[in-house]
Amino acid sequence: MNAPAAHLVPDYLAGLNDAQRDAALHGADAGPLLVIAGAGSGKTNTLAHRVAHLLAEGADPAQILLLTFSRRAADEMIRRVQRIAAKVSPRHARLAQGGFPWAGTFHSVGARLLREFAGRIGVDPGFTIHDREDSADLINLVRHELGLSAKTRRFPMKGTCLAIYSAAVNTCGSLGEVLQASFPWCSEWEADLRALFLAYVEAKQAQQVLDYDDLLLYWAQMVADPALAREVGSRFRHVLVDEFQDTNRLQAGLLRAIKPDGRGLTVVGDDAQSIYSFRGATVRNILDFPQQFEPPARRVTLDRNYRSTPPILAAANGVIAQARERFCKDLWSERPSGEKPALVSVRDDADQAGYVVEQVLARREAGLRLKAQAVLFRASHHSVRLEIELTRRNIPFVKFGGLKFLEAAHVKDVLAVLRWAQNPRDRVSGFRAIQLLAGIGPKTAGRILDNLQAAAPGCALLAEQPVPDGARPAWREFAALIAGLESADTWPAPLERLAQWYESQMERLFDDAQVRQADIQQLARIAATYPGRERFLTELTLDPPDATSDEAGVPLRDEDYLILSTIHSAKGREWSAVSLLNAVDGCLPSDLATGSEHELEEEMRLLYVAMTRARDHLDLIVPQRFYVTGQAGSGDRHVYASRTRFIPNRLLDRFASRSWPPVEPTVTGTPESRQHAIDLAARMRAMWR
DNA sequence: GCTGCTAACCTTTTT
DNA sequence: GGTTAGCAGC
Repeated sequence: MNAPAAHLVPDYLAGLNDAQRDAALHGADAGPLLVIAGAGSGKTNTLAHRVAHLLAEGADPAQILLLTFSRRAADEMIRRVQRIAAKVSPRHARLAQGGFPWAGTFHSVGARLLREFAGRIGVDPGFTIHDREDSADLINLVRHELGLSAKTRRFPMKGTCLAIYSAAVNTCGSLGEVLQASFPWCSEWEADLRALFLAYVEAKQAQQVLDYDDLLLYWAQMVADPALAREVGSRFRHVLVDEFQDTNRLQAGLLRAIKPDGRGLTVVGDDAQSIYSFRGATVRNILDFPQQFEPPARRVTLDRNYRSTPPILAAANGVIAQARERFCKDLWSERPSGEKPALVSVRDDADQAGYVVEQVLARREAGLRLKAQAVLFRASHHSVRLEIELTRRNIPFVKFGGLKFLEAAHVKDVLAVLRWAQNPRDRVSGFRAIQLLAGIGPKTAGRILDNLQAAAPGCALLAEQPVPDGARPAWREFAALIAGLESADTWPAPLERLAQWYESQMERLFDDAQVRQADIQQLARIAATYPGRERFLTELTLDPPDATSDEAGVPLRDEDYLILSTIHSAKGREWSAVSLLNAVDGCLPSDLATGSEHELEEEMRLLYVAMTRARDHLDLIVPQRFYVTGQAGSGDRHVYASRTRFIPNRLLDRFASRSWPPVEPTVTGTPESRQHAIDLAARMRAMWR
């Protein structure tokens, strides 16, 4: 490592190690830079120092394009830049304080760019953004119109159709390739799907609607024009991308389009943590990055881990060493040694929940706050048993990942009305909104939308629309509400009026109106934090609040609570103690992802990501059997499980093995003892896996 | 034409 | 256990 002479290193970079400093100091106008940053190696900190250094060298925050995985990550980055900039000079502190207008996810930055360039690329600047469910609904509408739902053989469902479409867009692949690689059981429908997708695209365009993929696709298409590419490229002198291992071909392509020679381009990532290939992300982006440019990109590797104890790292390194292709880097740490990670054998789901609760409480007794502990799992539903147990014992928790606040039917209803008021051509929203009224169903709603489309723009005629007599008074009230929403009013007053109206409908729509009402009020509170309706709708779709507000209520901000999270949502975070649920084959790897070598490798990286979240304590829990619901024919049943195949016997000495509860002698002849016999059989098999 | 009922089917991870 | 399609009744 050629460390720069000490007297040349600015004070504000003094806290970095050599490799980190190397990355931070890489010339502002030099060629492309790839930073391979292992888990816990100070990646965010290094990137933040680099941004602060660019400011010190005279960069303007408005010229810095900072693409991170979530808006939360962007905010965190900016906070750190501001702190570092404060050490540079008061002037730089002020500069950073002004904020970074172009920091965010690919999707949110794309939305902003497209609104700005809309006029020049034939897009209406007032476009609406559809989330995944809205997109699926629109595809369903089109699917019906094309008569694809009434075939003798069953046509793929709306969600599958959208997934296929999205995979084709994000991988830049042909429909045939995508079908063959990921949806072989849908291959017979290729021609129909092609027709469906064309009609879907036309419908989106007619309705001034963009889906998630469009935000990237239009951006990519826009910069495929050389003049526009130069214009966008020159506006961003510096482009920095975090979590580059999780970008897809479309994203890599648009980066190349705006920075063809790679000058000013910095990407940071860890190939060992690539876990989003189901969304089209490809490890190839990061593995092949250096050779994309001439001369090739400079590569800096951060392999010193500041997070985990050596035994945890040794175990994680052992797991990831089984991967086939990667930039080789074994993480190392100088932290004092600690306990080995544990493989905890428990009987079933209920014992798993019991064990976790006991451990969490014991650690809290020992002085570790709940917030410093996390429970991770592969799939959102793996934690239901634990959630029940936590609720029963009155332990507050917040869950990340899985069903989002925005996916709840009642929240979608309110947003549909609001979006329809903003963009009357948005048919999915209108269709949903209109049918909220009693006595109005799909036929009436469809007719009303047709009428409105044929008439002059605006909803002046809304109240006059033909509805069944019984629904007329309610319809008048609704029309007045919509008219009120359109008038320029001070935000968030319109949403409050809408919430009030909706609450009067809820008793009829839901059995559990009480619970849902709290969500609507929550939505109103969230709305109040945005400056206006358009920003609210856009940013809510692109960066939804992560925790679901369940019946227990969201714990207060300053209260202590336990973190429950999917492994995917745990990306980039760390806790002192981590417990991983269901470290068994069938859950990790998920039995839905064992089809190909490629999928299995990703599941292995998921285990690696989960393990490297832990600083001091790590428990992998292995239930001997777990419950499976509703498999065709057999109904609910339990399945005997064995330890995840990613921890083979030769890695066992890197773990401490124990059972819980401590083994007690059992009376022979009870059903209990028969289970023990089968448990043993499962363990015998596991020895040879 | 709307609503409620039954039968069948699917079930991961996220912007 | 949740959602969707199709059918009968109002």
